[in-house]
Amino acid sequence: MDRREGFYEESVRELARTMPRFEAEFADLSLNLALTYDVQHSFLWKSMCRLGLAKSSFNVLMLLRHGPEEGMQLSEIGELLITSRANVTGIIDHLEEKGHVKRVVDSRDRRARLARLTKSGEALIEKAIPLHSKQCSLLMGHLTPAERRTLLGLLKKVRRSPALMEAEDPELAPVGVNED
Amino acid sequence: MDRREGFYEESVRELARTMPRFEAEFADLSLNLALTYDVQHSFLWKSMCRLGLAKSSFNVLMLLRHGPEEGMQLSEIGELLITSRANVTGIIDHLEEKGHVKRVVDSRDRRARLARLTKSGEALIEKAIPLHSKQCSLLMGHLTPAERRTLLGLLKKVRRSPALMEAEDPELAPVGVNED
DNA sequence: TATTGTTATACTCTATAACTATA
DNA sequence: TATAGTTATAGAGTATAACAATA
Repeated sequence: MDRREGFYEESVRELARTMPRFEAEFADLSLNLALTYDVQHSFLWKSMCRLGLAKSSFNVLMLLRHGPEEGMQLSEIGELLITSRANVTGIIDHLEEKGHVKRVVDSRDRRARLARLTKSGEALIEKAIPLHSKQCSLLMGHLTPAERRTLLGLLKKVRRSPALMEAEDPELAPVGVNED
Repeated sequence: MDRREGFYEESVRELARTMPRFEAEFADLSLNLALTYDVQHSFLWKSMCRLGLAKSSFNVLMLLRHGPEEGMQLSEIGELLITSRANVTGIIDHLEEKGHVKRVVDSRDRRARLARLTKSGEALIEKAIPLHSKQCSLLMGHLTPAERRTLLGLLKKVRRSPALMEAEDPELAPVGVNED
């Protein structure tokens, strides 16, 4: 199916044989996480493109759908998408051009703008969600319920890695780069 | 830790309550795969940037290190990275400017060029691999050996989804987009 | 005619610095 | 002064079409 699979895994095995400090098991796991994400990503977003929705546009519409009626501040959207205010401006520009959101001044803080769904945006996201949901089911449906629960739990556990906790502590230097 | 986590999961739960056709369990699993990948991606590549290596550059150097002594055709590199020949040209340009690879004409097919590691490229990838390996261990080291085996197996199983097999068959239309 | 690589182009995503208007 | 948003810019990643050299 995917030529990468065999080539990469052989490469990892070769490294394990020839490089004493190389810990193959962890690299293999990390590689497989990336490959699996990549495969899911291509599969899920191909269909969204047909609705004219890029990933970030979909994500913003999802945020606004779930968020308060009056809209959400652009800075808050940035926090939830983990991207800068500067980039949120561009994403919202794009959605506004297409008529899916509008900017309104926040009455409680006149520095801020609220991004709010328009009727068109609401209609689009209501159409996109079932499609996205169906694609997720297609992709994961061959796992047993027990396997799905296990996978979910393990993915969450990876995110609770102590290494990530330390990295987020601003007092500490980024992990693993103090050896160059 | 990550504000997205709570917001997104609440959003998925709300969808499950209000949208009859929405299958929350699959969407949640898919969301968690994406979040976990994103977290790993940031963690792993931040340190590679310190070596002046972007992801695709690292990947190409890894391919060339494992590939045949004389180098690899650019089209083959494209296949293994799942990107177009046009984009491989740019990646190799970049690595060649930095002196890490060189292009040589393929003696067996004069249309083709082989990308080959230079001494500088070899030295760089030998330095990058232990760093990458160490970061992977840091990220995944808190999983038990059994958990790591289970996660690896489940990630592979996701990639063997019947939906992906069908999607790769050129005879069939892309899955799930025939309902608009 | 088909394939390898290149050029050109465009859109997405990410990242940073400088600027404005409000607070 | 600090924050919200904007503008400008730059690089990475992805995608497509047109073209030259070679098979």
